[in-house]
Amino acid sequence: MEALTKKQQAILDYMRQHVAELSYWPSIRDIQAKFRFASTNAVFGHLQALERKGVLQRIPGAARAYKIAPEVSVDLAETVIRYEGPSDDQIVNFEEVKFAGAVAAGLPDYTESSGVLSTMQVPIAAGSRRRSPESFALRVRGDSMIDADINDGDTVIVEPGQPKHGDIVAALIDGETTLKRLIKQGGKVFLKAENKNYPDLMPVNELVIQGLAKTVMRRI
Amino acid sequence: MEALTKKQQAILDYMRQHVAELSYWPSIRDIQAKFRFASTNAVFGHLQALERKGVLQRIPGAARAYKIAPEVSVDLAETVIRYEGPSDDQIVNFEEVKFAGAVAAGLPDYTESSGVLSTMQVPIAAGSRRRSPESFALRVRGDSMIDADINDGDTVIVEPGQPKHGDIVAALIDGETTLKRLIKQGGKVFLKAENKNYPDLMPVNELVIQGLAKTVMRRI
DNA sequence: TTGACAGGTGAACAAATTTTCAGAAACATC
DNA sequence: GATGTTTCTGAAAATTTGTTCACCTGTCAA
Repeated sequence: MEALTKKQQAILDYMRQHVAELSYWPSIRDIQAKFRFASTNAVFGHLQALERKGVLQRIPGAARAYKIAPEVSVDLAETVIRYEGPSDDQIVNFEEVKFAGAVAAGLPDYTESSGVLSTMQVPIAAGSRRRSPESFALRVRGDSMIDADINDGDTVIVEPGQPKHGDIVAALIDGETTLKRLIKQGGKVFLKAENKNYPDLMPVNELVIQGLAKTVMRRI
Repeated sequence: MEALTKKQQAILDYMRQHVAELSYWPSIRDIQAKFRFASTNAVFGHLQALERKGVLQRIPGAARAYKIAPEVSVDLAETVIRYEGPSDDQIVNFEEVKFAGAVAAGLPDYTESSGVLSTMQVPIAAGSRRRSPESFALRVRGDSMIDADINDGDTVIVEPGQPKHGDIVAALIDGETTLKRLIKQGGKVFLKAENKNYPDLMPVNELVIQGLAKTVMRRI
């Protein structure tokens, strides 16, 4: 997928935020006002670009009507990615967990428009040593992902899957499982901690991915 | 709250379905075509009625722009706390896991009561043990609990238990399951939405508690 | 230097959409 | 039967909104 420019990303973000907050899409003039453009055509061009790049779908002629296209997977060309499960002592026993499961929420167009509901595996250890060989849960230590709203003490459910740009992955670094966001930039792959106080990008050549963090659980 | 007529309910349902499927609101003309009205004014009247009854909010002049109206507060005198599970039609049963369609955290969502629930699939890992049948999961709608970091789209696990001051409870208000923080103050019981933009305290006379929100789950 | 391209201005146009006005039929309630 | 409410028709007005056209300004690579 072609990368978005800064402005395009900003506009996309604004649209997302608008629809999340107000429950309806902004008009072109709303966006124009927000970014202080002197012409609606500035917005129009950006929307066209966003559509051409496949992240947005406009409904021709209709006002305030958009869809967000399904995520496009990124090919991770240079980097070797290997799958490997976490060591046993890092796995949180699910025996006491009452329930784990959720659908992809938020904007309906991600999954529901295509009629495909996302499914997830819910591993429940049930006292025995038996657990799902694919999915597992990790208890989060530290604050390296606080900007992604994943905090110390939270539990993350990790599932197998093809890692895409922007995904939060459980990666094996120095023998330990850590959560990082996967960034693909110019054919290279980086890992990024979601905390301003941490070094931004971490280039990697060989990467052991244990899975994709798909669900965060928090005890109240 | 004034009751809706059949047609009004149907139109509301259609609008809800439309926005869930296409991710944007229908225009008046879309509704007109759907119900085969000969005039846009038929729809217009219904929308006005829906707004007057407080279940829908229109944005004057804006196309395809609606909101769900703010919640109606209850106002009574002596508080009785009763336990009661969610009504059966609110719950979708998946093997051992009950998943109720959604909680209206802030805004009453009529479609839940009409039984139109988006279904989800939660495959349970083999060998899982039977859980407490009183626990169930709810998907959160609305933003009335954002200050407690419970956001629209999150899933909340509700368990039975004795509600204490400060607990987040799933309470039945106007036939809808809603999330609120329980406040005991001077022998009185209040419900509080965790959002500065919402009215602070909501005195209740009779309170039906469905359980305590113990876990928040978020899909990434 | 040239050309392609992202980004922008300014004005105008056409379509989509809401809104208003003036009625009328159906239906329950008193 | 009178009355009021809900539901609807038909047309038109007003407004919002997407779209198009002509043209300008940088940047960057060939």
